Amino acid sequence: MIRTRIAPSPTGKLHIGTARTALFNYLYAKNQGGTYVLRIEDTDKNRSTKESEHDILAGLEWLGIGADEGVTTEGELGDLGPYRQSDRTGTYRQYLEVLIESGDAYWCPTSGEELDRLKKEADASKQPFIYRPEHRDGRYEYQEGSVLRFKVPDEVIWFEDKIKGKIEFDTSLMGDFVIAKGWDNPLYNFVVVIDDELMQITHIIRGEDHISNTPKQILINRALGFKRKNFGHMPLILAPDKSKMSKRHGATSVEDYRALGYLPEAMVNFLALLGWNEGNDREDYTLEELVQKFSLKRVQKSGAVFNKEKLDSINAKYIRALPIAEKVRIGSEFLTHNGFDLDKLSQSQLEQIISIECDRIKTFGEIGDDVKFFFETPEYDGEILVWKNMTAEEAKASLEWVKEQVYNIDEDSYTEIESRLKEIINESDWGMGQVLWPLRVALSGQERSPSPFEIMQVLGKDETLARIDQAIQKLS
RNA sequence: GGCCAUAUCGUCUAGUCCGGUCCAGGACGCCGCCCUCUCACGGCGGAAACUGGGGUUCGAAUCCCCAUAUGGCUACCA
Repeated sequence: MIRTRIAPSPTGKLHIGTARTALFNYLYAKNQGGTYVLRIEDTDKNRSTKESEHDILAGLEWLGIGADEGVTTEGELGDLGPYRQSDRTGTYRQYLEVLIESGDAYWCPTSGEELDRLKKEADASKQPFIYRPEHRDGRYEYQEGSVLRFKVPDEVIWFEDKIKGKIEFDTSLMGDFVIAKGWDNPLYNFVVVIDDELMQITHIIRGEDHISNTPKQILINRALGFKRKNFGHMPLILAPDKSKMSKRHGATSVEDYRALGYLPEAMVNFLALLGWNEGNDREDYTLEELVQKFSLKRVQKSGAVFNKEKLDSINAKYIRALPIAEKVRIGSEFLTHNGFDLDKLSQSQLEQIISIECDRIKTFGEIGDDVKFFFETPEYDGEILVWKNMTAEEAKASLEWVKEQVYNIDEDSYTEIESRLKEIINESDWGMGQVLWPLRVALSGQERSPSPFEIMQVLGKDETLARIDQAIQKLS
């Protein structure tokens, strides 16, 4: 039975990179018929917050990759908990004792200041700093301020990474690292090993920034007599300048993208393609399809730049493919958020506006000023009513003519306004552009907008006529 | 500095394991054309890459070596 895990630290919002790591863990577990566990790594009490934890869980669930087991917004699931490290402090101590007993770990009283001094000394003489004190034989008992160090043996340690292939480390280049600050404050590299064992994790899929932690964890894992784990290290997501993604590069959290009007399905599709592909040209996948096709073998070995244009394009496709009810639901949310009073509209008007807009936007957040004219009479400069090399008089004449035509179309056939009006224009001496440009501007107040027919449909006959009148005034 | 990893269009990538079908394919972006009252959509077309140098071979994007570049790690954070 395959078991994977995502183990975020609640020290900030759900980062886009964490979301992708979670996704790959989810996909691998599901593809193998396994279980996907979520553990909260909050051993760093100073930086961990409940708000962050909630944001992370909610973000993951929004993406559709909430945990099978472990911490969820609904509480904890599963029998191998607790799944928050802050609730597990009791279980760690006994393993600390095991390591001290076996001589694999020892108390080190060396002060932080002393360590800093040694480090600077090594730096100055351009020597790598490898701390292995005389007292690594375990001559000291615990005392206030002591840290527990792991006694690193000299050997070449290697593992077969599921993504990167064989990776070797010479542990003689490694110092005796700290696994706990006193009895009650075990550190990351230690607790992770305990938790992964106790939660029966079989595959550890994480960012490649953890590669150098792996030999430490393998050492501890072995000293404790635990089962060997499988590792897979994913390439990082990079900013456009190829550096690590950070706040200064703009939106970096899933929450940011949700607020901007991206769809979870689009995010998942995009994130999956950032570092993985099936081996062909296919690019559109639902979560379920990704589960079917996913394989660690096809995960890329090098970092991937986060390409916002590509995300936008994928998101636009997903928006257009949404059923109308969904478009209305999400569109309404953003419209309201952007300050529009939806009570002014009938359900049918709302549906029309949103479905018109959904063909034109890349993110829901874009529904804003562009739709203002649907809600209120537009303000605009009369000059833009005049098309190409028409004169103002011609534009005015055109508007007067079209006003009459619209007036004569009765309410019952108003829904066929497009075909009716085109027919009438064709039979007249007017050209399409000569009629439709001034008309469209009269209705929208904009040089760029949806077609006049769509707008007329939404506005209704009376408002259409009123706006044409207003335009005629501007040209008088 | 040390250790580890990576290297195909601007970006995401196919092709690399099992060398010839690759004067390198797709997507995003960009440019042009078509559709068209405008914008957007859609359709068609275009420019655009094997990091460099050696080697192996009849033949290398693919195998080997070196160089270079880039990224990660180098905590009493995770």
